[in-house]
Amino acid sequence: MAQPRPRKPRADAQKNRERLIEAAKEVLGPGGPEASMEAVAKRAGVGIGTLYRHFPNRQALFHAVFSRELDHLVALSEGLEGSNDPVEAIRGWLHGNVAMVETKRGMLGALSIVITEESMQAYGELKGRITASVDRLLVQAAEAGQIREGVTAEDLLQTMYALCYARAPGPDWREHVLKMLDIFVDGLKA
Amino acid sequence: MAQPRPRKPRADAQKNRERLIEAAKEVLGPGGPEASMEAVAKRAGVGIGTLYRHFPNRQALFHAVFSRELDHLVALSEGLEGSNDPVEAIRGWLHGNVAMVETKRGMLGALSIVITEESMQAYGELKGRITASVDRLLVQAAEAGQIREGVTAEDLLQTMYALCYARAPGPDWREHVLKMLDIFVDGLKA
DNA sequence: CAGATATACGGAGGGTGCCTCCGTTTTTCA
DNA sequence: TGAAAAACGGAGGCACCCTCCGTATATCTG
Repeated sequence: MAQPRPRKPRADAQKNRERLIEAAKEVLGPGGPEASMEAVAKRAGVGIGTLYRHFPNRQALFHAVFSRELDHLVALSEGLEGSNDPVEAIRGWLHGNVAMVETKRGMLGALSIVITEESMQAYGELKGRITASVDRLLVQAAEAGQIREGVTAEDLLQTMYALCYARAPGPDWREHVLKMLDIFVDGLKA
Repeated sequence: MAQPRPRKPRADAQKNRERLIEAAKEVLGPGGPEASMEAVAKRAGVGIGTLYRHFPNRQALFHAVFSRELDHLVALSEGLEGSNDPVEAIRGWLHGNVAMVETKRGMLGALSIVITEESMQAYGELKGRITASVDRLLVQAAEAGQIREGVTAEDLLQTMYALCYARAPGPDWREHVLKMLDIFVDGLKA
């Protein structure tokens, strides 16, 4: 029971952790999720061992990076709640999401892992955060009788990331993804 | 100009090529596209060098395997041409496609490569084969005024594989994919 | 401030996978 | 039957993932 009063966490460790997340963003952004862990470590100016102490595997690193990006998406979704055109709110959120993905292409892989992998435990908390708000958007639209019942936030997220993921990056990437997404949203309508 | 009359291709080579494709199907099926080339070679009972002489890289092997599967899909599509409910024909083709993907989950990766990668040259011929027939389905539906204009076979393929790819395999995989696909098809309607 | 100790660092190295290269073996043909 | 062409197999180079542990550094205590 006697806690020997733990030490203050070391400053260098914290700084390195920060640097690693920053480096991961930069390397995973343009590159893609197949970028090597070594590249991230080098960019952060630390050894590979340090990377793996902070993040025991690739996914843990993605998790940390993604967790930060998520706040923007949650904010966007919350800002759209209570809109008087709920279907357009959903469309708006999806579009905003695509825009964000576009600037962080490398995140894409991380995102699709969030949704796809069986590691739902690890990502459960992240998913919960984003799902809660989007679900409210869906409920609003459904209660207004504007979209069909039985579509979940998870459905929406999965489909969106799937569409982002399907197309290779290119000049018309955004345009194309939005087009497919709009068709999907139209299909959602009651 | 004097062709020295080329030799007959060696029998063992041809047999090994066949074995490799068969092995690839078996290994890539249950496993997934991340299965190792070594595993394929071992299963085929040949050395890794032999594999790479026949198929210079992973993609070439996928190409060969996929090429065979494709015939079924083309046949399915052609069978649906001229249906008097063109939208349902499209939906039917998509459903049939999903059913096939389900039994060859490992192919999935290969399929998504076909659609996604920049290697459109390498896959151009394959894509052309499948695209031609599906495009006719789309044109029929569009001319009947039942679906919106400007949707291509490639759009459809991309979306379908994206949706298949988005969801991790599991008991409700098929059900879920079909649900999303149906929403999409509904959105397609004029 | 100096030692003691917990904490963190770095990178060598074990394991695996992709693919290449080339000495050896097999098949075809004359 | 014996070249010569064609194909085989797997060692090995390279890159990546991640682990392990000797070394270095920050924090705490007297």
